[in-house]
Amino acid sequence: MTNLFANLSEREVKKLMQVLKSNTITYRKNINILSNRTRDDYIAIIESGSLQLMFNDYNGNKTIIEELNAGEIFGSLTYSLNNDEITCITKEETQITYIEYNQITNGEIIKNDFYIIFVKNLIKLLSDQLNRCNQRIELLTMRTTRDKLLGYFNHQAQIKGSKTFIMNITFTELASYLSVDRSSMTREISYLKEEGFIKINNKKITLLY
Amino acid sequence: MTNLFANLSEREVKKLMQVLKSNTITYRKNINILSNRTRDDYIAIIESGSLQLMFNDYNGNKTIIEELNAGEIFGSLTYSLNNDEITCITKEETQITYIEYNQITNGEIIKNDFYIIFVKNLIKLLSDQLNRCNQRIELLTMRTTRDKLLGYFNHQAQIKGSKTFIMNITFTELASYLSVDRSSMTREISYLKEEGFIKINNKKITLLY
DNA sequence: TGTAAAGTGTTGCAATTGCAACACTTATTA
DNA sequence: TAATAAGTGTTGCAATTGCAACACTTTACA
Repeated sequence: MTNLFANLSEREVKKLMQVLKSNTITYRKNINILSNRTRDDYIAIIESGSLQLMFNDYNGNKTIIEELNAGEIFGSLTYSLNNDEITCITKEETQITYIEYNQITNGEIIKNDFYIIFVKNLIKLLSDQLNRCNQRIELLTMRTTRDKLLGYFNHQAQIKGSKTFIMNITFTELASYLSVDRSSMTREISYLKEEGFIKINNKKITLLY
Repeated sequence: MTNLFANLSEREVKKLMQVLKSNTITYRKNINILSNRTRDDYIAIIESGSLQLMFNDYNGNKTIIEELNAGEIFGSLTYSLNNDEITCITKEETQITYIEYNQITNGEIIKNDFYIIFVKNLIKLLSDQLNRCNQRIELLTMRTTRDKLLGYFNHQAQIKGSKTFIMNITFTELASYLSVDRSSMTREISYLKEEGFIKINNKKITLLY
């Protein structure tokens, strides 16, 4: 169950979904899920699984814009999907719940006293997503790969509360997240190790500065 | 009056602000407005004026993360401001309304029937901000300055509904938005002109492809 | 209205980076 | 468990980019 339903009982969630006229779909791996929903005004909640939002540029290249995981929301509330340059692919079996945006304020739902909890959860989810986006923008606007790496490591250290922490994504994913070439990133990491800025043991990073 | 109060009468807005215990502050130009509010959980609405959110890196450089204009919101709902590497400076005289996040669902406010309009406006604002962020991420993740420029121009053409449109920011601001060196960007624009991709007359861009 | 500030365009040069092509290790799954 | 896919590390080379230092134009404002 995602954060959208935090502090709600199972019964309340059931009622909510019913009144919101939500529907849940389970997709197999590698399915393009935006195919026929691109122009609807809806909220999609990832109940389980994960997605990749990709941009197809003019010469056929595909760039990963972002990865979406269980608990996150997407849809028109988060991304203008009104062009066919964007595709959204399931990375694994993925369960998604759809809610039409206008249902959020329909006449019946606001009668329920737990409605305010739902709204607060939704605002929190959007807010969290926005925080993540801004955090990423902060890194993406840095000039060099070195700055991006150190920016990322610093932020992780801050979150984990320690100068030693475990990476919870692969280096390949990190390169994609920072939008740099993976091999160049590896090279820069080597330099950082040589120059004594960091120490790396498998997925364990230690900041030495 | 910002979008947060769309579809609300002046009387309702007044009531709302009162119940939300909001307060409005007017700042002069070049004021650091985050100085003593960084750890509060609040929403700030820019009533008028504009701001620059900046990142101060380890060697004292300042990078503009984003510009915030009238009608936009910021604060903990949009950005984790829990480090002192971020500063937020007024670009001109700027009026800001602060609302504590928890007031949004206080006992008194939910009694008002116009409350749901306010909530819907807030969700819309967050959603718009998120759309803008994701749009920018799409551009920032592009590999070359050329791709970023064409990506930006395409998006503008799509918004304006024409292959000819007027830039509503300066080229200097565009370079900052795309996070590339301004002079390098100008060089790339020259190449695009030479190669017949675009035509530029002052602020009027025409896409020739 | 005159002066300062901001924006624009250009170019040489060095540094960074992406790309490509490897070899090798670790996960995944049929 | 064997085979396939995904992830990691390295390196040469070329292309892109940032930086710096200009000159010039436009805008802001005292």
